[in-house]
Amino acid sequence: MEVITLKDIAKALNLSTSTVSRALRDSYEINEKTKKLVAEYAKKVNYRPNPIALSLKDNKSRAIGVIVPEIANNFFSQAINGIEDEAYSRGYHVVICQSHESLEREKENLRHLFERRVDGILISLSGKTKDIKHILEYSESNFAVVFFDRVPESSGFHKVVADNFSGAFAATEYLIQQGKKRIAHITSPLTLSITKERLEGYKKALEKHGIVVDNELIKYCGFDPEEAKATINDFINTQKPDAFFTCSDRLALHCYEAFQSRKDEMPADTPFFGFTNLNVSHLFSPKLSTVVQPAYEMGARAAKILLDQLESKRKVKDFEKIVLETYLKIS
Amino acid sequence: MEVITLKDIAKALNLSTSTVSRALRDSYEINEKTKKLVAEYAKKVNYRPNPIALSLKDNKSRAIGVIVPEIANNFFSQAINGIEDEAYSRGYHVVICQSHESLEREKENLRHLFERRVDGILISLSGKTKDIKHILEYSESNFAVVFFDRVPESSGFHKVVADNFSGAFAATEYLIQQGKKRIAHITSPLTLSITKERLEGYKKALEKHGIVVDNELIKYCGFDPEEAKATINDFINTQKPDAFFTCSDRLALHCYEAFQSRKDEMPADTPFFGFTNLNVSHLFSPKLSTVVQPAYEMGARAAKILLDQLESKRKVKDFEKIVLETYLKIS
DNA sequence: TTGTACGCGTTATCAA
DNA sequence: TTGATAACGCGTACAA
Repeated sequence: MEVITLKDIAKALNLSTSTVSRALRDSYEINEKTKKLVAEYAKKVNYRPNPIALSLKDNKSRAIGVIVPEIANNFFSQAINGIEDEAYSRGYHVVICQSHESLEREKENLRHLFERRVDGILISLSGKTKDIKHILEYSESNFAVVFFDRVPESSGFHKVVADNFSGAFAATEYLIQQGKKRIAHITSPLTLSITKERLEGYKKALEKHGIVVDNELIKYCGFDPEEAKATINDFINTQKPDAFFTCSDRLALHCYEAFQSRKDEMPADTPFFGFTNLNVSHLFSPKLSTVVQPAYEMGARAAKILLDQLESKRKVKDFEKIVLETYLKIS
Repeated sequence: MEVITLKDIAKALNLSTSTVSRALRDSYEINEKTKKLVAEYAKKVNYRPNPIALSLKDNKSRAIGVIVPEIANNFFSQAINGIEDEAYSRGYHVVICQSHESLEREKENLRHLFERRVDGILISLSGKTKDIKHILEYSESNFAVVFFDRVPESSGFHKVVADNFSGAFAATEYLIQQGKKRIAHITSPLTLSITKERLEGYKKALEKHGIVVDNELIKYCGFDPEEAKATINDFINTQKPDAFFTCSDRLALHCYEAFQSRKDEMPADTPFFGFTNLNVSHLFSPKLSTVVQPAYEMGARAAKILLDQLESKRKVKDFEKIVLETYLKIS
């Protein structure tokens, strides 16, 4: 596979590179015959412009960066599918980085992508990220940033999220309708947007049905498996809830495992709910029901917003917040 | 976050860009005092060379491409983790593409990555790929390619694979030791290297234990859920095997679901084995045991080989084939 | 020890 | 209608 440049074509056809360049871009100032000649020859030798040269010239890379906590996770890999479909169909590359829930890694990723001159980034914040100073540094100098899933509170950004409130509300209400009254709520660190919204949904559902919120039934938990296990064990030992609602994708499995290993100490029909895109939850025993997020669509929408912004002439002034519906998957 | 170029530094310090360039690269021909001056100023303004300019100059991008059938799959996402860790630690970017088991998409991905001037690629072939003509086009013109997992038969390439033979052998032998004699073998298309190797392991285990291979118990199956379902149903309706061994990661779940939905028609202890890196298999009911591949290590090793090759002066003549051990995860 | 000039591949500007 | 030249940012051969 030979690499052909404009110069090669020019030499072969006895033209100047600028003529060839213009002919290929169908410029009005070029003779039709010349255009045809150039087009045919270019096709024959399979000419493709060197994207790196274009990047240098335009100071654009036609690549976007994605920063997520983890790839090996259904929610994020589905979201990435959405991002890639949108990006590739519009001629953009996607460079994926993982923060592994670490603020340091998130900073490194940002710097890395910025230096590589990606045109903009899509990011879902790490569990350790408490503010977005490190992101503002970049976004302020005209570097496009779109948040999805785990977004900051600050305004002044495009955001794409699931309707976490409604999802948590629906799951909680479902459990209440099953006759449950002491529903444990295990959730991610309060720094995350999703944590607050889901907790709110849980509380509002209880209130609607006249159940007093018991703060002993709400526990925040990091992403460490041991911590998840300890949390569940503690619940089973002391509060003895009649249902579990794990409000974090990353947490759900560890909690579920701890729950499963002690299921004999609980009534057989104790329901367990997660907030996860795990696509095999219906194969579990005991059953695992989940709130499912439209991960693919979230990714695709976020990418679309970013690319629209990159390709629009004027600087965006009004920022969108897209909220997509979740649905319950009852097992 | 300002973008600083050599020229900016040169102007600020009243030097030429070449002096600045050499000072930063610690050239012997530059005065120590100048070096220090430049280094300090560069650090202060946070100078970083523009990788795109370097790419254009060196005709290298310090990026590698990865083509896999699907990201949203534990095996591949774990392999990608290995690839990324190796690549990032050596200052390379990773661009990920999915073939979605389509030859056409695989070709597009190749062209895309090649045009983007990635320095080389890591690829696990799609299920539809029957030969590697489309890859030879590139590899012949000095474009580095390393295969992993699903590799071609052709010699002349670096390859990193799991010991598929031994994995399948061990799983089959385990089932035999459980007293099973009619073990169904459901596997991927014969075009894939992994298919043949795993089938061979299965057969050899049967032979070792004096069980005649019954070809009626071996079925090839595409990656379509319906096809998987039909295959399992057919087995249950006619051959009534006393154990199932699904030899494909992509297939295992669909087969398992079909199996589960008809488990009441089978003896309660009918074992089901997969060849998958699904990390929640132990939570399933009925039980799902698996042959697990060292996915992370496969990715990391493949990336290491590719990068070593890219950074080595001489052209590689003897190609390595790395074979990594699998292990059984009995549930 | 430092500076000037060039080239990587492309496009835009200016000249012919 | 076409061509020559400069510029994007960098490193290096050559000149001073």
